[in-house]
Amino acid sequence: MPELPEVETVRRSLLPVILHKTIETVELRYERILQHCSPQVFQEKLMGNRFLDLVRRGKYLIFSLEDELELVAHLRMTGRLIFYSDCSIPMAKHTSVVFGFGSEGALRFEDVRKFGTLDLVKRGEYDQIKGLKSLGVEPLSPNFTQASLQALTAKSTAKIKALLLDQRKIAGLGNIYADESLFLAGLHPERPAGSLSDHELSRLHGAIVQVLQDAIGNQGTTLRDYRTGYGQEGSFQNKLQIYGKKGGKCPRCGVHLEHRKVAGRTSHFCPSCQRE
DNA sequence: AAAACCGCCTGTCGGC
DNA sequence: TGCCGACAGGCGGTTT
Repeated sequence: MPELPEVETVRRSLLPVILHKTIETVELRYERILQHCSPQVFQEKLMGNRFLDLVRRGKYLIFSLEDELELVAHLRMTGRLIFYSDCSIPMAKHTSVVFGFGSEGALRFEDVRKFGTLDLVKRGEYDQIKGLKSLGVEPLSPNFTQASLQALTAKSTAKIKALLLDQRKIAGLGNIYADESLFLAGLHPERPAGSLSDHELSRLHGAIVQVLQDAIGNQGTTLRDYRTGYGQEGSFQNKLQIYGKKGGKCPRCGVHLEHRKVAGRTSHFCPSCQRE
């Protein structure tokens, strides 16, 4: 579910309400959410600990704790991290973990499909978290430029959609924002990455930045499961141009949209505005 | 290097 | 109405 804009929205919404709060209780309701840590160690090290900061890398959320520990979360498809100021609110059916702050509320990890993950590591020690360790450039950082995109695509024979989804290249794009970026840039998802001209790379770079910023400004895209850290829906689903518009018409030229599997994912595009 | 599978889970939707 | 397969914001591992 959540891609960069959703994860960033969760980060911004959670940070002010969890900062400096002390974890008094850890209720582990789905043990397999832990990747490289035993339930015993997880509970022992977190109880009595405090949240000192919350940062994002790609689609990962990293909570800084005391004792130089970090809690690394990934929401995968249907994970939610929601702060409840009122602990008497009934538990959602698929609640994996509850971090209780006594009378100060609780942070709950809810996840219908249970693909979401948690890791507890020493600060910066990500050797076991391969996806985090090998993340590519942050697309909203100054490091992401037309030149850096050129360096990633040059000599690549991969389809551009597959490259955009590769977290080792660019961190944070998923199926929605890859399709939206390619539409905005007027590029077919199956174009070989290395075939893009300077002008096309410029358009793609601008499109990625614009789409991600616009989506963050709208608190992300709620198709079904995604919620902010306050449990609210985003609104960017109302601004999607192409994703999920099967059977619809191109908002730019009016022709019927097409969709096909690219890199194993359903991809939406306009056959007129995005030529092969 | 790249692409195609499978598995992990649960819920929803469309077709028959 | 009911059943059954396809599919869904992701990603790691294995095979081709």
